Amino acid sequence: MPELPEVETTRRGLAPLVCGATVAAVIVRNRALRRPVPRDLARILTGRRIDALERRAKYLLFRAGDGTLIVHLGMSGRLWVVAADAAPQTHDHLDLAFSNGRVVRLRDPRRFGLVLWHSGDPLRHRLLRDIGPEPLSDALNADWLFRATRARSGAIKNALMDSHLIAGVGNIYANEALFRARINPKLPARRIGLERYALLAARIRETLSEAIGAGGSSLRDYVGGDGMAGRFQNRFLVYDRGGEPCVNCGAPLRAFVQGQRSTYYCPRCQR
DNA sequence: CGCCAGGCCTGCACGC
DNA sequence: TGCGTGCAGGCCTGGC
Repeated sequence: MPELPEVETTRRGLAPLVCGATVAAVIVRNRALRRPVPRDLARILTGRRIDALERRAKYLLFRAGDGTLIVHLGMSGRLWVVAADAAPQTHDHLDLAFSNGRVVRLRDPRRFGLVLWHSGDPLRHRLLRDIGPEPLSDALNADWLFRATRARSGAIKNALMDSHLIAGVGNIYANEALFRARINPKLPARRIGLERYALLAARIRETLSEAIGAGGSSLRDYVGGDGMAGRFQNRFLVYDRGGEPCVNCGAPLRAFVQGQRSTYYCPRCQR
């Protein structure tokens, strides 16, 4: 499941290969993603040059002149470079062929992904404009988290997964960051003070940065087409470890469903 | 064979 | 009335 570190790894891998390149052809094999791929995407993109590849939350932004190709990988999407003559396989829904001979391919078995075109500033697109601060930027800090949670009655774990509060923190990293900050996922967000939010902001950034570093180590394989073999999953401290001993205190980790998502935590360390 | 995770948008219910 | 918030539903398929 691509979380923010995988999306950022994808961005870093693709950027040097597509920036400055011109789109020669667009092949859409299946338009039925979470929203239909625009019918006129090929007409719009062909002949355009990619100026930059950016990321906002988990959205990839291919800046191309006065518009932007916005791509979201959902939970099973992969975007990578294939050989120009590589035969498409099942779930390979879209190819972007560039005039430099490179082909960027989207594979998304569950089709929760998204491909759309936006003319004008993509940050003002309806899906992007109300997203909270980037977790790797200084905009994510104790002041913001504290202020933005005063009126919330819900648990901190659910708040962390609200994209309007913070961009791009998914279930795995919400679990991991809360463990590292020693905060109980059930704790109401409004009851957390400035100091603990400072710690949490630091741990969120730390966890995501480490994961990006680990994803970076498999960057070559990924872009080469071997799929996403990032190594950070070996470093999860609580995620998917219900019943296992806490690395910190040895107490058995607990698992439960919170806001329709699996939560894992240490009942002794996280208060 | 049937269930269900998973991101995240959408629509609805609710309280101030 | 309107707005922010919370909650549940829906989209899909691979893997158990």
